Amino acid sequence: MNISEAAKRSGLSSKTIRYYESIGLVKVAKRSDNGYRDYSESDVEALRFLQRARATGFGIEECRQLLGLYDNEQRHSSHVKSLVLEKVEQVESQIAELQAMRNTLNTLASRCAGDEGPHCAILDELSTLGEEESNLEEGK
Amino acid sequence: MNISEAAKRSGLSSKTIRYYESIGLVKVAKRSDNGYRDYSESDVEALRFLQRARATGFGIEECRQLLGLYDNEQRHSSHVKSLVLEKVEQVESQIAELQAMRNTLNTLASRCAGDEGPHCAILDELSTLGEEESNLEEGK
DNA sequence: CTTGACCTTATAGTTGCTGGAAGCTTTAGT
DNA sequence: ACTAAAGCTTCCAGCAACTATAAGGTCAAG
Repeated sequence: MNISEAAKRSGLSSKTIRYYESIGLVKVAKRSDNGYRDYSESDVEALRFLQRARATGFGIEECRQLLGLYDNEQRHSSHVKSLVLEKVEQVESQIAELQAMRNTLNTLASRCAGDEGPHCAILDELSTLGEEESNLEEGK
Repeated sequence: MNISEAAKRSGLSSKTIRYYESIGLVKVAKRSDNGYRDYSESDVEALRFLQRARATGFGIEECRQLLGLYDNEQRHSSHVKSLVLEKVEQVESQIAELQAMRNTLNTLASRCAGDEGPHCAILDELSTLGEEESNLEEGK
């Protein structure tokens, strides 16, 4: 099958598939007589695997590791599990960071009148934030 | 003051300050006789403002808008507030995405024995995930 | 036989910096 | 006075993970 079919079935774009090939994440596709890439079912399976793994939050290099384990009959499932648990930690710290941002933003917004006038607590606080021991967090 | 002093006071790195100048986010710094950039207190104020805004989750282009409002005496605080509220929405949808990821990862991990054997539910599910109407979310 | 959809490669752009090289000036120590 | 270290300058490359664009070859339908 052509690349666009493989793209549709895997949930990746054609561009992304070519990109993955170029960085050696998937093996080089075989070519038809016309020079077009030609994919088999098992190629699509690998592409799907990658699509899932990326959507689940793994980076490219982590996907490379996962694919290596996927292909390795000698693997230990503990190894795979530890990759996943490590990723959970990373994702959780990202969440915490974003939540802190959201809280700061909400506090900023709540202090701003949001009217026609030029005075704006948001701008005031963005320029001084942190100077007087962050009254933002404590809601003073 | 020299760039490294401005960096220390603003919380940005010297590289970042030069970068902001190069993209026109801050005005071109005036130079001392030796060719070194020379910053005033008010330059540092703008840099601090940027540092805060970036840390609070605004992108470069959004910072440009905020700085424009900061410098504009004719602004309406409602305009600033709507930028902030829009950003809250963006941050919240990022959080939701990451939470979904974390849940998927946790479910994957819980199904994996994590032992010396090669069988691994994580790899199984990454390769088929979504095919049978996602048993992952429902914990079947 | 032409139109349009597909395929190919190669290159550049995205975001927000960071790192390094090469070459100034300034500063501190001997 | 000399030297070494630190700080400044510019410019170019690179990171992630693609996406976009250009310029061209191929294929199926009407």
